[in-house]
Amino acid sequence: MLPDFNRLKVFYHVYRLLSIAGAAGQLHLTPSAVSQHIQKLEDELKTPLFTRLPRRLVATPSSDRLFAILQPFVVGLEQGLQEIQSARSQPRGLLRLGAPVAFGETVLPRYMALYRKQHPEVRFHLELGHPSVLLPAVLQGKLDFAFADFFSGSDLDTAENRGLSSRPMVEETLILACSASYYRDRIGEEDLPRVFYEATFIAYDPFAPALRAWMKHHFNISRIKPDIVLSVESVRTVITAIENHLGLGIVPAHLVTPALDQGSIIRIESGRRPIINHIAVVQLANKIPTITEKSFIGHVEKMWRAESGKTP
Amino acid sequence: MLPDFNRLKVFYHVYRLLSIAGAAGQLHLTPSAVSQHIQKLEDELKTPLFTRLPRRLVATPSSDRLFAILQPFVVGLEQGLQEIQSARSQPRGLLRLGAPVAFGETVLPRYMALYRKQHPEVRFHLELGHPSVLLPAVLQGKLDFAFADFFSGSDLDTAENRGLSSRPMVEETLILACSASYYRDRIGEEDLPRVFYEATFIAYDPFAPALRAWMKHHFNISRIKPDIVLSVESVRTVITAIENHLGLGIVPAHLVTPALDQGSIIRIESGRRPIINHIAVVQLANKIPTITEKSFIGHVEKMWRAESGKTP
DNA sequence: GGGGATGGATAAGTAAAATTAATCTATTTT
DNA sequence: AAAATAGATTAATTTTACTTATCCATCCCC
Repeated sequence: MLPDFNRLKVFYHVYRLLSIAGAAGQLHLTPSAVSQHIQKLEDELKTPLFTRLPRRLVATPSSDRLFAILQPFVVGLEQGLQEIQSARSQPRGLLRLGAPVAFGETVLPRYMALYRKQHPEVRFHLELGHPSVLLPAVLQGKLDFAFADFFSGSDLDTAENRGLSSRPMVEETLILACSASYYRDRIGEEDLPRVFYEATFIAYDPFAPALRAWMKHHFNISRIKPDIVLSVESVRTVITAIENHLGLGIVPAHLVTPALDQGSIIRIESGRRPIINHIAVVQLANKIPTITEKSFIGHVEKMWRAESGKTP
Repeated sequence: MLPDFNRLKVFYHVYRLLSIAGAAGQLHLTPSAVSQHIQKLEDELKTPLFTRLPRRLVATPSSDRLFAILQPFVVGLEQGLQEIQSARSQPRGLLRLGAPVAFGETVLPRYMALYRKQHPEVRFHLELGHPSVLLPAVLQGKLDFAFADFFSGSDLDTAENRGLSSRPMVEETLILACSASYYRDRIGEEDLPRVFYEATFIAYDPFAPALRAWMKHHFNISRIKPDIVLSVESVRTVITAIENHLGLGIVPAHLVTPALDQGSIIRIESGRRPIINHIAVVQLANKIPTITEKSFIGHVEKMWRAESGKTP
């Protein structure tokens, strides 16, 4: 069993000064209290720590051994506490965060690089994946927070995810798109809702909930059975598939902006407002965010607004 | 200023278990007390350490950092305390001792080697020198104890050496000796006290207190002015000088036993009992000796008795 | 040397712990 | 759904630890 730690603290000061009165001063205690502490520590360890000479203490071998253990700890502790303190006023340290694969692979590294120019003492650990794996990680304290989209049916209000809170952060416009050549060959001037019954699709899930939601929103079609020629849980793969003329797919607009601009990818539109995928920041509900977290989340928000301003 | 160490101890247990109640059990405290400790620690460090979820705690980054400091310390402390404990029941660790040069150069290393066969966990630091340097070292706790001879006028009861206690340990017979060839040329069958007025001497001090004491004891001569051809504070040098026929010198018998046996060095004798040099163990008067000290001192005593039994 | 000063230990009063008991919330059980 | 359980916290009393005061020894200085 571990001894009383405060007695070790008292011992540390007494050993350094070889003086009860001196240690008492440093500890803001009375010599009496310090004397009692040392006596009880000697009792507990059943070994004398100091030989009492007139007006002087001499350390014993046990004492030397004990101090050798305490010395590096105290040094490390003072340092560590200072770092913890400084992390309250300025961002620093390791930030552990999670993000959807596409978001984490593309925009986040760029934001991180920019952020580190202002705060070089911040390091990142980024975990890519689904909310279904990221949220439990947040819940267990393995991640400080996670970006997550709740589009594809993930829900915060399940039993397992109790205790989490989310805040909308960035909004990505979801568009239905295909390659220019696919558009020319299969869509063209055809009647818009009709063509979907003949077209091929790339989806994220065999049941294609995102695609169905898009159809319902834009054309109020709910009972369509889209011809899904590829389903894959990867935005990048869907984009590549679109580029290779496999068919129509739902993608975040900001990931294909250049291709849209140069016309190699075509966006299918209806008159209605586009579907927005909200990416939210998820963290523990009761958690007091650190300055590092607040600062980086703010940075991401600002960056995103600046960039989506350029590509509306 | 360092924080309350007991709160750190409490934190250590809470972090490991992520449970107030669990930590309370390990610490033999109530959950209430543990909860109060953590709250006050968070207050003192001005940083939250745990995020409270229903029936569960989640560590914060500050918490991780703090634990990373505590973890190696606690491991080292448990180990160290066990070693300190085991040093109470069996000899172990570093023994720092002092000894007169001759004694430390010749017999002590042999005794140490033998001792370590029984107690391989004991290591030694040996400081050679005069009581005038060894005793202050003992007084300052730099040596656990010292062997010292009080023959040459060193005294325990001076102001500086207050606080020390000595215990007679080994006795060495001091003899007056010269080389066989010197004996043949300069002593021979001459009248014993008379010859000293003509002879040459090797001494440890220009005033030769040892030599004078020997004369007084054996022949009751007190006002002789011996012809000192070499004075040197080194027993080995005196022996070498004797071997090289420089004259007569006082040496411990046990250091020249082989030479005496084979007749290359001759011992001058009177009818009286030989002068005995008491080598004493000096340590702090109030000090409780460790088992290692007691054990090694006992070993030296035993060895010495065994060896001096062979050479009476 | 004697009187003051210094440093540590001890004995009896006060402040700060820990405990007990009660409260609150969420979860599991029936 | 109500009851029971588990875990953390809050409010009260008890126990522990700290302080003040006193004592004892040594050291220092005139």
